[in-house]
Amino acid sequence: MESKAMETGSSDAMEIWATVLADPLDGAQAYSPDLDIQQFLEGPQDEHDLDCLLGGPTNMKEAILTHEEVPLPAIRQPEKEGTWPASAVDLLDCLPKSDWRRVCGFRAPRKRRTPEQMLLHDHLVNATCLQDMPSESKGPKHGHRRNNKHWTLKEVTRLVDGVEEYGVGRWSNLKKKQFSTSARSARPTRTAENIKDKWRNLLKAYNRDAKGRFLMPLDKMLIEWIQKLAIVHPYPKSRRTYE
DNA sequence: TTTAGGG
DNA sequence: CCCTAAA
Repeated sequence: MESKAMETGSSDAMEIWATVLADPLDGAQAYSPDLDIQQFLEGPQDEHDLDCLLGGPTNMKEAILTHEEVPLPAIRQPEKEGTWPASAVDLLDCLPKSDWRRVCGFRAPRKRRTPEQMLLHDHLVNATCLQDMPSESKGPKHGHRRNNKHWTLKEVTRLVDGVEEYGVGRWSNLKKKQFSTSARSARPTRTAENIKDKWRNLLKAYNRDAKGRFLMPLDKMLIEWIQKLAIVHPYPKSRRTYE
């Protein structure tokens, strides 16, 4: 006989929660394909819910409490009730504390996002601090990456703005001016090198015909801005382009 | 220490 | 994003 109902235990919940932690949006949508955005943005904000988070790193609760908007990612129940926990917080309850760090350390592969997904993702990671728990873990985990957060629209805009002012080559200054205390988030760490690399990638991605139809969905204006600056500030500086 | 480039 | 020769 296929015992079904009894199976809905912590094992599945843990797996889903791991996915949600790795990527709130994709994880939640994988969990509930017909996810309603508004519904998703609303979440339990009780003291009790926050206490559930105490099982994890202490800085997490603090980060959540101090942040202006504190919408924990809630997950709408699919169809049947009682099958899955109703929210991410409930899922957290199913997660053994001992596995907290291990699960948090999990990273899903980076996926391309639609404009809406990107905005939502930015909102979530900035508001819930669920993006990246281990602040320093230098271990050879996480694909050897220290700072693996996606660039946000705002960051890209600041970068472009900075290039306009400083040109290329003075990344350190640009960083200090545009990325000093950029966001109050814990660690949007963006080094001068990161910034340099980002500009290189932006040029590669949006210069020419920008045939990359699935690239990061920047504003049309921003893209044109990049393309315009690319002429004056090409990445390999040696490429002098006289008209 | 910061950059430029390549990986 | 990481690594490293150069500056």
